[in-house]
Amino acid sequence: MGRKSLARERKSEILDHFYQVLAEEGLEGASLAKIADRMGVYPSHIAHYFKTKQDLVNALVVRILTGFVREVSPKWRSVESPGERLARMLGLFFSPEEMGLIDRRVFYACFYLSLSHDTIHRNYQELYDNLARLLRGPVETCLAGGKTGGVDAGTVVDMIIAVMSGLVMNQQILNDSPRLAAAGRLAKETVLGLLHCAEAGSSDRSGQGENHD
Amino acid sequence: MGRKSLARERKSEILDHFYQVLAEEGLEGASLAKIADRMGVYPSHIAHYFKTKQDLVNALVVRILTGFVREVSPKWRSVESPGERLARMLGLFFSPEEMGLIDRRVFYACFYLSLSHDTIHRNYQELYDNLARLLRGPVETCLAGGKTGGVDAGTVVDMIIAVMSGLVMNQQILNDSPRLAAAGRLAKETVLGLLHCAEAGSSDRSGQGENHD
Amino acid sequence: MGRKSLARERKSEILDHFYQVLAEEGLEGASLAKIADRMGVYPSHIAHYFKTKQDLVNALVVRILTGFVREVSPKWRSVESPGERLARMLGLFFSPEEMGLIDRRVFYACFYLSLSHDTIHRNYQELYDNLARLLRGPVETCLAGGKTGGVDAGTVVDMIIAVMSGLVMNQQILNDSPRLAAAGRLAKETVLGLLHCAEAGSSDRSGQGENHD
Amino acid sequence: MGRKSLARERKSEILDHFYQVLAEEGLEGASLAKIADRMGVYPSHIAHYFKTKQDLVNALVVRILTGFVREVSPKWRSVESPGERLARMLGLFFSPEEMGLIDRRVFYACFYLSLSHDTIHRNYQELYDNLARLLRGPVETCLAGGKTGGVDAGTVVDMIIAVMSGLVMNQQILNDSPRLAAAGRLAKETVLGLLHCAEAGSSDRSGQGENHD
DNA sequence: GATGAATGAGTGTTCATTCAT
DNA sequence: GATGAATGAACACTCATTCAT
Repeated sequence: MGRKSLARERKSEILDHFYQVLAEEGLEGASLAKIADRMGVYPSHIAHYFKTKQDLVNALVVRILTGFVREVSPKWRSVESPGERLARMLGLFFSPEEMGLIDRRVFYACFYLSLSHDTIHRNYQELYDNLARLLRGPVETCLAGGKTGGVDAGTVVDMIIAVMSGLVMNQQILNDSPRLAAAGRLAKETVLGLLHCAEAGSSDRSGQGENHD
Repeated sequence: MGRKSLARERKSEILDHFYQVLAEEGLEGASLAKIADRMGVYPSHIAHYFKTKQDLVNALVVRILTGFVREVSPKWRSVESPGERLARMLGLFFSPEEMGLIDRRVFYACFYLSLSHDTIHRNYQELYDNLARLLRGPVETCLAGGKTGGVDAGTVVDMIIAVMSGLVMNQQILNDSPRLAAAGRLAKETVLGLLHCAEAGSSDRSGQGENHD
Repeated sequence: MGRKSLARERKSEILDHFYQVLAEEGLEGASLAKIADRMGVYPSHIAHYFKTKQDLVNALVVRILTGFVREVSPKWRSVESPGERLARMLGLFFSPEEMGLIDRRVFYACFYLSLSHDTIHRNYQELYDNLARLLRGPVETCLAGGKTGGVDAGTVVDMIIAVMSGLVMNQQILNDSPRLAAAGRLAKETVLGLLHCAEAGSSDRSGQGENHD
Repeated sequence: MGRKSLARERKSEILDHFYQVLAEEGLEGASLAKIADRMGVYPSHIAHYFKTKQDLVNALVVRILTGFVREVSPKWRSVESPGERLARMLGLFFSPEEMGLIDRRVFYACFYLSLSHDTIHRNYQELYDNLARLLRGPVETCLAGGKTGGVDAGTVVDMIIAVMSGLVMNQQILNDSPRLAAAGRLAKETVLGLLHCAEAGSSDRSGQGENHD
């Protein structure tokens, strides 16, 4: 009774190619025609699955942002201690290279589009919220255990995410990984120090070594 | 000089309108035709002064980035003490609202273009270098005066700029000024604390008040 | 018969929706996709019942034109006297509002298509012939009874249909029903007078009242 | 100072070709690409002179409708006597062949578009008003001279225009010129008779001859 | 019988640019 | 210096249709 629906697979294929074109040719070059060309189909094929280009873009944004969280989350799941877990998270978030899960062209293209398109904007807000949620637990635990007074966990989390965002962005500008990796490590130590976590409790705040015993 | 200044004026007019269109309609909408329309001239008028659209974009990038540094620099010139000066700078850099000198749409449009265009990329690198140069002096002085060991001034500067970039970017995502202002204040206190500067020397690191004592 | 009637029903449903789309969106908007959309089916569903779009259009033309004659015919069936019957017919035909049985957008869309498509053209010819046939009897009787010489019944009929067509068309242009209703009444009186029919035999040819004593 | 404006001529050329394509290929076939093709230019050439296709259509409607009045008006200018003038006008208006100044495909395409587009609709209203104005004078004079009572000049004019419109439309359907010419002549005699004009005062209302002495 | 994938041509429009005046 | 005509390609999108399931 009717033909089997290939929609899910076809949509995925299209998004794959869209991602690729966007990464290689940028926003201006990511036309439906180009995507179709790569796939060896007609533009109308894409229209069959995504009614408008905006739909296609929206779908891509959802895919990369949820994909990002999905891929990054399990990386510290094994760590039990909140302090160590936070250290692991910051080591990841503050390391621009490890943040390269999404192609920069694609990520910033979508981010740029979020300035104009509410739907996309909300996806970025969700990403932010998801990251904040991941961080909040460990941060709160650390704060509770320490003698620090008056520091709000949410504010710390916001600061952490700001550092993460900024490091990635500056990595694009500077294109100097070791230098930004150093800044990332310093930021990690500083934040952990602020929270008086065990790992950062060492009096020597060299900030230059990933594992400074 | 009559001739030359006329061309300069015309170019400036064109850039003004380009900025405006870019701010209002985004990258996709910022066509030569639209700019020309607003000016009440033909696209060829623009071509007369900027051979290609790329030239026009390059000129805009130069204008906004150098303009940014020019406008932001004098704001702490009156402050003599390095510690206070640094505090002033961070108060400014870490306050997303004060960073709104350039329209976000324009700034991120240009930033996005820097991913593909070397000339623009170099302009952003220069901006980075300029900001780093402004920060380096005070940071070095503070570090020298303090008992902190092993912290590299350049790394601190990179971290500061990362925080700044991230706060602005997240302000776009969150659209919650008080929240990010708090994160900015916390970041400022933390950085100053790291450098053992006078202002941040207070034992109470509340981080919630611009002037907390 | 189960099968057949099912196909007939489906065809009818499709034609219903086609009519509706044509009325609301005009010729340009009446695409198979739009019709299918409204029905909640795929365009291929329509193709299943009407091999080509032209077939669909042809079917619609047949439906509306035969439907028109079917609906309009019984309206004077009860009237016996040829003179009165003719008066009744003209009262109907020359009243643009009563002629609104077919949506104007649909009627003129089909009429326009008749300029290019022979099949449709023939349907309009048939409509014309049907109307002429309906009028011919009463007109001939009236002519025979009067003392008028040299007036051909067929020519009178053609003239009547011309007036009818023109009134409907001008109703679209003027959009002023009372005014055209007046013109219709005058035309009716004039035609009846020409034929020396009883009803119009009054010396006072005011032409302004439906029933002027 | 700048290039000479060829706008007027170019626009006219474009409209010429548009008219031609519309006449030959109908509404569906009258695409900008086809027009451009015939002219040996790019579609963008047309866009340079008519911002949208609607503009182009509007311009064509204005051109054909005003052109129609302009061409038809002088045909009775030499006739002084109101009765004869009216006779001449009706002889023209009620002769479908003489009304063929505008290609039927073009005329009815535009008429059809008037159902949806207000601007075009207004142009048809203007055409109607212009025709009504031309007829009103002679009709009023005839009415004043005759002993007819209670007939409104405006209503007569509306009726005349209805007959004219209907004859043209039916000519399209019947495609039988002599037959409709006869209906036209009968209508002419009838109308003139209604007005008790001199020419139609003859007792013999044969209605079959243009000049029945 | 009915669904849905896929085609291939076509739409109006906009683009950056070049050329002629 | 400035205007405006003209180019040629590209854009997102819609179309009627066919084919496979």
